[in-house]
Amino acid sequence: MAYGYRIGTLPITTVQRLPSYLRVVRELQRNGREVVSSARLGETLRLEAILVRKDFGYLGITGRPKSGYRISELITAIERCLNWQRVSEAVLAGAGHLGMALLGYQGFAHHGINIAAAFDVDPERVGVSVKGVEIQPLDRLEPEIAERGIRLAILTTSPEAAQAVAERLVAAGIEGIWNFTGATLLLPAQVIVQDQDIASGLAVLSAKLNARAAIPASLETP
Amino acid sequence: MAYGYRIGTLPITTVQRLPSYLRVVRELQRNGREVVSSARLGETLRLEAILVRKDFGYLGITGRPKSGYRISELITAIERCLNWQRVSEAVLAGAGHLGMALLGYQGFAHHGINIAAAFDVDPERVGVSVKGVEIQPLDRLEPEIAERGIRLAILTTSPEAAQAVAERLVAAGIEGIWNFTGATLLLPAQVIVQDQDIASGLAVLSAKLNARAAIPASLETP
DNA sequence: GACTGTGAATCTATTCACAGCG
DNA sequence: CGCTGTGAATAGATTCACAGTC
Repeated sequence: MAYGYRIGTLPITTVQRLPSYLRVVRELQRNGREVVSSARLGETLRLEAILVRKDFGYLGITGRPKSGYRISELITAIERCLNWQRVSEAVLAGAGHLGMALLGYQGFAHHGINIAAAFDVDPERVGVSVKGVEIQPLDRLEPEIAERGIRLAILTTSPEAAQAVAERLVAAGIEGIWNFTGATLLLPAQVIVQDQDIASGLAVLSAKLNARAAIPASLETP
Repeated sequence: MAYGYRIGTLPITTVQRLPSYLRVVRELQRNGREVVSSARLGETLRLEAILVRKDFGYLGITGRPKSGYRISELITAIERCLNWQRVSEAVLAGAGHLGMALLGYQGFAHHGINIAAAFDVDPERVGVSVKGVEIQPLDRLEPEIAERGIRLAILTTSPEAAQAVAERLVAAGIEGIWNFTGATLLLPAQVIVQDQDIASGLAVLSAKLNARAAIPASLETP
């Protein structure tokens, strides 16, 4: 139940790899390539070729023996699966350091989203513009979401404020929350919450460094 | 081989959950609690209680029937596993939006690291100070790492610059790289690279929203 | 010959069932 | 009882072996 089921027919792990595939094949397309083999993709992304083929199989993409997979077909299928063909609008709640960084990030258009409005409680931040988006007071959250019909929110408040702001987002009609706060949100089941916890990545790195320091090099991977 | 093995005896998934456990039990400790049950922890973190017990079992922590796990023991064991008891120093390479956000983040001390020096190629950024850390030109990277004996680097350059900067970090003595660039780094096997790819989180969220929109609500989870 | 694609095998993670203990 | 902890069962992801196709 708590376990990460599938998304439609796709394993979650496959979906997680889609952006990497997309980045590489877009790059190949810019360089004029039209086909690519699973072996080549695996080499650039440090993945087993068979894993790449399985992933594409789940997507329903079929390649051709001898040549490989058609790049344009890959791009279309991945973008459709992620709904990244058209850019959808999102709101950003919490314009601290991280919120500002995400606002300033150029690449979201390639990832299917555009931050249409941003909000913060701090009066000092309200009125500041980043990339043409002006930070608004939190009272404007509900009307902006309603008027623009926005479904997706990026939550970058403090962990303390996260739950209360998330509830307002949901009440205003938001269906999906990309949660950077580290807080565990308690929301109705139909709201999709994706936790983006950078601490877990750091934990893995720390534990690996720690484990390696503790083991003499001669005993590694026996 | 490409599969995410274990770190020492711990499953990677267990290590990924450690920061969440740590955050909650520290909070409980501040509130004066001394013991906590797996059921209670699972409820606050939305995890099955049995999963919490399994994780603590891997850590070698043993609880007591009726009362639960001793909070001070949990904190000690988790911090030791991650080597977060003492704060280690790190360098940050690339002071764009994201780099600046990480520099400004208050909470790293609770995660065992302190950004001791930061670097960027852009002369406009050099000289700027954030939280007492002055951004230095890239030439200073090697001497700073050597003088301070730093082992850990946070890589927040552009994807294009990532490989070249990573090679310089490794040549200067860095043993672990926390890679935020999205680029796939090709480095000697003994260097530990942890990819922090936010696009994969967004992909999962996008695919879930997309899948739900495609399926009539009445057919969900049959 | 150079690739894809499928069904079985392996390996990992999670969950279940229930014994054990205060 | 109320909670931990273990060994077995299930579910999931990756890899293997090899047949199939251009």
